Amino acid sequence: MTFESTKSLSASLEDYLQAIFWTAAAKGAARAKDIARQLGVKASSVTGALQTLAEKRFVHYQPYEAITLTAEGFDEAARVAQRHFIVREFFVTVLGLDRAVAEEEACRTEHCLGDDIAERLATLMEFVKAHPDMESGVSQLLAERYRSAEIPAQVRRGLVTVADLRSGQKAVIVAVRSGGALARRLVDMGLGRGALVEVEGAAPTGDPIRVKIRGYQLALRRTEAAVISVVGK
Amino acid sequence: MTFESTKSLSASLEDYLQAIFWTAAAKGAARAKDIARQLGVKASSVTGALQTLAEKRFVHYQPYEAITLTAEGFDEAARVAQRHFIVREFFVTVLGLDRAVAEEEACRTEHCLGDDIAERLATLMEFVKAHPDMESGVSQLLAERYRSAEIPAQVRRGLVTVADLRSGQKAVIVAVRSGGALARRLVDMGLGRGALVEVEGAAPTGDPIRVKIRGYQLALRRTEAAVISVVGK
DNA sequence: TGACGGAATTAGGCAAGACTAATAATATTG
DNA sequence: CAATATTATTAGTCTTGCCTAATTCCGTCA
Ligand SMILES: [Mn+2]
Ligand SMILES: [Mn+2]
Ligand SMILES: [Mn+2]
Ligand SMILES: [Mn+2]
Repeated sequence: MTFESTKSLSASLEDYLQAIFWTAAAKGAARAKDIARQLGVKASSVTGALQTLAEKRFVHYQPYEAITLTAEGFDEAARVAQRHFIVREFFVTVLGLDRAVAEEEACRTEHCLGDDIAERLATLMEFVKAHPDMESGVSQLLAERYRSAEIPAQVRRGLVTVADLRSGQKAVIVAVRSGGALARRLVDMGLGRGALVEVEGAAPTGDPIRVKIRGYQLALRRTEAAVISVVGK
Repeated sequence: MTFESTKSLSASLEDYLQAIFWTAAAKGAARAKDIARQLGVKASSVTGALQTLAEKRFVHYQPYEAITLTAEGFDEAARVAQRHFIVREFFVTVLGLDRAVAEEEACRTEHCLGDDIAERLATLMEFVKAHPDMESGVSQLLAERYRSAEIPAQVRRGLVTVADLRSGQKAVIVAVRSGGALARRLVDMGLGRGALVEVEGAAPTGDPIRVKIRGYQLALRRTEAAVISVVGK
C-alpha cells in the first residue's frame, strides 16, 4: 500500500511548483533549465525536486521531456501564487513597504501563512481601499514613523511597558529605562532585565498597578511601571 | 580565522532560544528537560541545539549544567518573542482569528517576517484600535464573510477576474466561469485555464479591455472579462 | 559511602535539500 | 550525418535537524 501520506509540500517544493506554474503559463511547458535559473539552484537539484513532485502527482514528468503541472499541481501552485500575491499587495498597499522588499518578504511568507489568513488579509485590504480616509491615515502614520531609517525600530514605535499590559498578562522585562535611583530601586525589587512579571490588576484609576514577580506581589505607581519595557507573552 | 559568518538563526534554533527565554524568565535558568518538553523533541535533540547555540554565542552552556542566555541570546530571543506577540495579536484583534489558531500560526510566522514588518503591523494595530469605526467595520466584514465554514474561501471573497486587473498586470487564468457558448468562445481565443494574460489597457469607460495573450492582442467586453478568474503575478 | 534512578550526552542512523563531478541524452550545425 | 554544444540525469557528498539506543553524570537516600 504505502499511500502518499504527506498532503502538504515543503516551502522548497512550493517554490518549484510556482516556477513551473509561471513558466508553463508563459511558454506552455517548463524545462529544468528555466526552473534552475528562476530559483537560483543547480540543474541537478531541479531533477531531484521533479522526481519528488512527480511521485506526489503534482507534475507530469518524463526524463528529458518538458514539464507540465497536473490538475492537482496547478491548483496547489495557484493557491501558493494567490497567497504570494495577496501578501505582497498587503505589504505594499497597507504597510507601505517598498515593492522589491515586499516581493522578497512575500516569497518567504507565502509558505507559512494558511489560505485562511491570506483571505482575511485580502478582505482587510478591500476594506482599507474602500475607505480612503483610513488608507491615508494608516499610510501617514507609517510614513511618519518609519521615515528616518537611523532611529531603531523599538524607539520608533515606543516599547510596550508594564503600564500597557492588561490584567493577567505575562511579560519579560527587557529594559528599565530610567535614571539611577529609580532604576536601582526597581531592580532591587526584582524588576530587572530578564525577569517575568505578571499584572494582577490595577486600581480603578489605573494607579497603582499590582504586579506579581518571583511569587511576590508588588504595587507600582503608574510612572514607575511606564519606565519598564517588556515583551509580552 | 573562520569567524561565525551566519548571523541569522534557523526557525528551529529560534524556537529553542525562545523556550530558554521563557523558562529562564520564570525560573532563572533552563534545563534540557524543560526545553525538550516545551518543543516536543527528544533530549538528545536539545543537546545538539545547545551545542550549536553555544558555538554561536547565544547561550551559556556547560554539559550537565543549567542553561542561560548570553546578552546577545537574550536580545535575539526577545526580538523573536516580540514578533510572535505582535503577529498573534494582529491575527486576533484585526483579523478576528481564534486565539488558539492565531497562536499556532504566529509561532510559524514569527520566523519568516522581518522585524520591520512586525513593527508596521503593530503600528497598523494601534491605528485600528484608535479608530473604533474601523475596528468594528473590519470585524463586521470579516464576520459576515467567514461565518459559514462550508462556503469555499474562493467563493467567499469572490475571485479576482480579468476585469479587476490594472493595466500592465499579468495573471494566470484559473477558471472561465460562464455557460457553454461564451466559455467556448473565450477558450478558443486562448483564454483558457493556465493561460497567461496581460492587461494592456482599457477604454476611458473601462469597456472594452485590451489584453495580450500568447503575443496576440484582444479586446474583451467588460462582461466577458468579469467571467475569467485569475491569480495575479 | 555506595547504589540507584533520573537527566544529559554520545554515537549512529535517517530524510530533506542543496552541491560537484561524471555521464548520458538531445539539439544544433557545418 | 557526424561532431559538438547544450541540457539533463546519476552518483556521491555535505549540512541540518530530528530520531533511538547506549552510556555517562549527578543528586539523593539508605
Ligand atoms: Mn517562496
Ligand atoms: Mn513566491
Ligand atoms: Mn516558532
Ligand atoms: Mn513562537
